[in-house]
Amino acid sequence: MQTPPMIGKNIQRIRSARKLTLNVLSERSGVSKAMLSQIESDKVNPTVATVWKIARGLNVELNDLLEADDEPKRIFSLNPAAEDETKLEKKQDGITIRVLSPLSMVEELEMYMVTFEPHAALISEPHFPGTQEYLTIVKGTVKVTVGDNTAELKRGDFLMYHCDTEHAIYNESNQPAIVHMVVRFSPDQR
Amino acid sequence: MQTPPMIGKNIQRIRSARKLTLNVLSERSGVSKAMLSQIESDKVNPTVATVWKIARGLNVELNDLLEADDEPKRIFSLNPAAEDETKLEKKQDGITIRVLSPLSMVEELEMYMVTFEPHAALISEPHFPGTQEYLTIVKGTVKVTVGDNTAELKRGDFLMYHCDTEHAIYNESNQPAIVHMVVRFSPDQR
DNA sequence: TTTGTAAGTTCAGTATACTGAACGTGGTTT
DNA sequence: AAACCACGTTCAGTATACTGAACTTACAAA
Repeated sequence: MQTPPMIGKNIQRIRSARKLTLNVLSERSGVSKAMLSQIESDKVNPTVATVWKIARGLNVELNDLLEADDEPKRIFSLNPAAEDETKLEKKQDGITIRVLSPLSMVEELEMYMVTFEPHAALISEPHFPGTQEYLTIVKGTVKVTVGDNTAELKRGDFLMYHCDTEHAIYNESNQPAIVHMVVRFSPDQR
Repeated sequence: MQTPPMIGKNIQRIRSARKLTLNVLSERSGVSKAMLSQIESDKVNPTVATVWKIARGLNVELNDLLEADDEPKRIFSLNPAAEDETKLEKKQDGITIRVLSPLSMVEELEMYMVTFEPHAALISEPHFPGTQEYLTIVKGTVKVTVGDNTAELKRGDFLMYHCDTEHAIYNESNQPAIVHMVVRFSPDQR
């Protein structure tokens, strides 16, 4: 980060998205209404402890208040342009799916970058037997259920599972989440 | 984060790893030596602006000072145990490679989680023609060179490239980096 | 030993983060 | 209209973050 963080704007953006008043946030966070008002309008340099209390009150990570408002994640290729320039993008119900894998490999392997808005979920029907999925959490936290099993994942975690039963990924938090996803089709089943 | 951050310990750890005195860090950051001393021994609640100046002086991200000392990234599997319990781990020259892919797929596809210590590099000879690599940056920043091309990547970025020429991944920063890496061998070449 | 230097700690003053209470401002009810 | 409420802003006091200077402590040179 090259410039000081815009804490005030971040707090105000999240607070108004939740439709919370200064009084309510003050009660939840233990920070006075007066201080919240001054922080939001950049009249003071709050202490880390104060910003941390506000983060707790808003139920977000401290980093979400300090980071610049989320730059979108970037997708690069050093391959010849024609080969994979066309990146599909599908968006619905708070889910954005960007197809990373070149079309040439579409039959054996697929790779996606999936963005989850707060409280969005991606629910999948069973695939062919032998199909596996590999998840890497790039941002935020998600809950994954595969049949009767459940895993809670946070940034940096990795999870693999067979997906021949119904499986789902939930973002139960109030902040966006990003998941890198590899789907491998079993060679002898396709 | 459920507990207030241990800023003092983080600063002292990084400062002593760099063998900087309080005087030097004070000059570089613009924060008084007295304040640095008190922050490191948790006698005060510093403002965000002060911690941000210190982060600049240490040449690290603000978040590196606020986060709890790095929890290792976790690798989960919801598969039957025997199938993929054995995770290889290779460590040398500041590089730790964890093999994610089950051994059953080792011939067509490999998946790794690679941790780079500060200033570590992973340099690879050319693979068979048609081989591709897919990187997702999980933590930190890295520089990737493939032949004459170069890309600067940060957390959340994705990069794909043919790796039939020499290619390398450098962590030029002072903080660790973690990269998720998929290597796909061209079916008609193996 | 004494002297010197380079490191971190403590001191005393000031700037300001933080608070509870008072104030303004717009919308609704009577 | 007046009275009320809900919301954000401003005020005045106090607690404390922050500073430069003084102080310690430890080790090296004489």
